[in-house]
Amino acid sequence: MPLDRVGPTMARLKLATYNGNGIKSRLDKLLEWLGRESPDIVCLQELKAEDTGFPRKALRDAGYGAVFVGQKSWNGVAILAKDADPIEVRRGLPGDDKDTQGRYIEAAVDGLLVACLYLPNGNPQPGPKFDYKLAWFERLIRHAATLQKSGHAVVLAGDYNVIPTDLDIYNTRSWLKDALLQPASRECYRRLLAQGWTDSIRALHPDERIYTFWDYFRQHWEHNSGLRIDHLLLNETLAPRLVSAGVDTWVRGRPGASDHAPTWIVLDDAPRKAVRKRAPARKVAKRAPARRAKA
DNA sequence: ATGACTTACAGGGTAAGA
Repeated sequence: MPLDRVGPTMARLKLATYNGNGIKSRLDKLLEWLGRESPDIVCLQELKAEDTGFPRKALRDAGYGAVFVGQKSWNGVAILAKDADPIEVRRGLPGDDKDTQGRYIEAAVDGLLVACLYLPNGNPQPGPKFDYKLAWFERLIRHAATLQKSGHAVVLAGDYNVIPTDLDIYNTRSWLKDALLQPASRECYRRLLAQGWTDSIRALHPDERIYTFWDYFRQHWEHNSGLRIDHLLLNETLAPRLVSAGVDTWVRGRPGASDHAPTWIVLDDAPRKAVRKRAPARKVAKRAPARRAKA
């Protein structure tokens, strides 16, 4: 029985973030992953497609509703929901009206507030791209503070382009000048967490080397020389529901795969530790019962 | 080591990624 479908009284959600590196050119791999892993909610980054090029119908045929921010050639983010239509509540990060890059979208799905983000890479540094990264990060920190306090169950999921600590990289030697592990980048991430966000993977696997990205160079995938840069952050309302977290590394091993792998969490329907009355039954009209065969 | 790989856009070679 699938982990995320253990019965009506223990309904669970699997939520994933995946930088697919081009949704048009790798649609077959996205659909294969959706079919095999059946995530309930998916945050996608680097669509590299305009709105008109977004494969809405193919995803619909696979059972997923979607909201997205397209952009020609680069960036682009989307939120998918199985057997449901995400309700978009925000597109674009507040704080700079002149920023037109497609890097942020927010939607309500399954009782969660889901923020999907694609933080700027920032290379080369120093330089204007790194300045943009840090400025974007500051806007995220400001906005995240309001989300943290909102009382909603919130997840901030996406490609953060930050290696939080040296445990999150195979070896720092050839990355010391890279924007992904600059002290300024890491300090922003630390300040974000300090608002009370839980880094899901690290909370459940405090000492393990877990990677979500392996670059195309020098056989880094073959040698498992990876980075952990895709993160799922839970606010204090949602964190008690965290059950498990991991990375679907098999996707990275596919021929022609994205350089990232889908990174996921499973959330319980009700808080695991908190002593409180059961939440009222969820409205599950559109949610089909377990129906897939294990791939 | 302005590197290596890979994509989008275009229809060659540049920009961008991380």
